Parts: sequence; structure tokens; C-alpha cells
Amino acid sequence: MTAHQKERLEEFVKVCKEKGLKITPQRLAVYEILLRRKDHPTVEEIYEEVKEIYPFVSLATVYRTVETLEELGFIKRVAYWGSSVRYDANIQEHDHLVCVMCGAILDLKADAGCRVPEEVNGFKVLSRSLYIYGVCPSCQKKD
Amino acid sequence: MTAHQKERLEEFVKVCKEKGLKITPQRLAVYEILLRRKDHPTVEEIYEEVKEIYPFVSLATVYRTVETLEELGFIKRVAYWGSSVRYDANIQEHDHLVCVMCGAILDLKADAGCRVPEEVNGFKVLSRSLYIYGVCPSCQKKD
DNA sequence: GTGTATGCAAACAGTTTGCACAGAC
DNA sequence: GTCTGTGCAAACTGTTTGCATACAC
Repeated sequence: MTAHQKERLEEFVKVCKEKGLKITPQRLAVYEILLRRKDHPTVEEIYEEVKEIYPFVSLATVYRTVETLEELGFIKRVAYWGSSVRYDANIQEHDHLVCVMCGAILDLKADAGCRVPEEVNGFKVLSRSLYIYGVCPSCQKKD
Repeated sequence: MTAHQKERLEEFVKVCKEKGLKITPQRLAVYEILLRRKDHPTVEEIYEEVKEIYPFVSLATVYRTVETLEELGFIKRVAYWGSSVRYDANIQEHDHLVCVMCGAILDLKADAGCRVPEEVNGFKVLSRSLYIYGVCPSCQKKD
């Protein structure tokens, strides 16, 4: 676990205490898994991983935990076009670069791809989700 | 119905004939509704509208029809973070402006929100999907 | 000890599927 | 007449909820 991850986990514990939420092993496990994973797991996938440590954990608990984490702003729901919701502990605004050949997904620093104005068509912009689809350097060589 | 919509509908009829698919009133109705609507209705919403014309239509038929339309490339599935899938008959590349309060979705001409370079991090860019989340003018007033 | 979080099972919503019949060809 | 498309209901999947118990405080 990196220093940054440890820091985030401690911040989570702090916020829970402030809000009167209990620090349960399940909550810590869910957040730790999300911090460690570089992909964007579904609730089911998180559940499977928590189960390795706490075999009696319930799927409902994982759902409730990610909801709590999202409300506290520690994780973000990822807009995906699959059927189930996915979560990401990287709460910095960032874009995604997807290789259509090999499926690799790279996180992009926000504004590396493009910049969105603060207001568009009278809408007050809160966030954005940008997926750029293309061919990565190594797949370009394969052609 | 605009000339463009009529043209698209005729194209659909033509492609169906080529593929040996039957031209049923339900199919025409679903595509016509999607062509006319400027938002991105859920299957349920399309179903409600078809029912006004064909009261005995089944929800399953609407699901099957949008699947067919998508396979033929006449409509696109819209990535959304609500619980149900939405469809769009505008198959040109374009961005989306989503109101997080009321769920309204506006189409944005591609590059109205932002411009993506032809190459990012060595990736050859093919297409992109941009969703801008914010609060629409009328919801801003409601606060 | 108190009260929130958990585990379980049942409920729910959106979507898909199997099957007999209807209707486009 | 043939064979695909439809309508109905039942099945399925992802998610939420109610309730009794467990456990963090």
C-alpha cells in the first residue's frame, strides 16, 4: 500500500469518526480494495474480493458501503455502458484513453485531452466524462 | 416529420427488405418516435408512446425492436448513469449535456464542448464519447 | 448498554427469453 | 402457406429494503 493510499484510508477513518459512522472491517476492506485497484470494479467484483478476507460478508453490505463512500466523496461512480455500475477511488477528474484493439485503458490527466468550459448552453458544468477511443502505439505497430 | 426523418425511415424500410426483415407497424412506430424525439427516451418511454397508437403492443417487442435498430446501426445506445438504457436516433458523432437534477439530456454538436487532438499519448484517436454533467438553466432557478 | 452496521432473505426494477399465435411476405 | 415478429408471462440480473442480530463505540 502506497503512502497516498494509507493517507486516504486515514482520512476516511477520520471523516467516519466525525460523522459518527462506525469503522467496521468491511468498510475499510471495500475502500482499501478500491484504492488498490487500477481498473473500475463492479460491486460484484468488489464483493468477490472482500469475500476472500471476510467470507461471510454480504453483497448488500458492499452495496451499502459503496453508497456511503460515494456520499462522503471518497469514490466515484463511473459512467460505463455495461449493465452494472462501476466505482473508482481516483476522485480527481480524469479522462480515459481506451485502445479499441487490445482493450487497454489509460487514465488521462483531466484537460490532457480537452478542456470543457465552465458553462455550456446555459448549463452550469459540474463534471464531465470523456472516453477517447483509439489505437495505442503498440497496436499501431501490429497492423 | 421532416424530410430528413422521412428519408431515414425509407432507408430503414429498404435495409429491412434487403435483410429479409419484416416491416411491421411496431418497428416503424418505434423508429419514428426515436427520430422525432430530441431527448433520449428509455425503452419504457418509447413503449408508452407506441401504446398510444397500438394499445396492445408489448414492452418486450419494444426491447426487441430497439435491439434490431441498434444492430442495423439506425440508433445508438446512450451511456447514462441512470438505471435504464436510453436510445438516440442521432447517429452522428456528438456530445451530451446531462442535467444531474432533472435528467434532461441535450445533444451538443461535436467539438462544441471541447476538441480532442488527433493523437493523444501516442494513441491514434478514432472517436470519443463526452458527457458533460451539470445543472440546466431551469433547475438552477429551482434552488 | 446503546444504536448503527451487518447478514440474510425477500422485494423490486429493468431486461431477456420461451412459447403459441398472428400477420407480413 | 411459410416463417418471422408479436404478445404474454415467466425467468433472470442487478440493486434495494426490512428485520433480527452482532458489534463498534
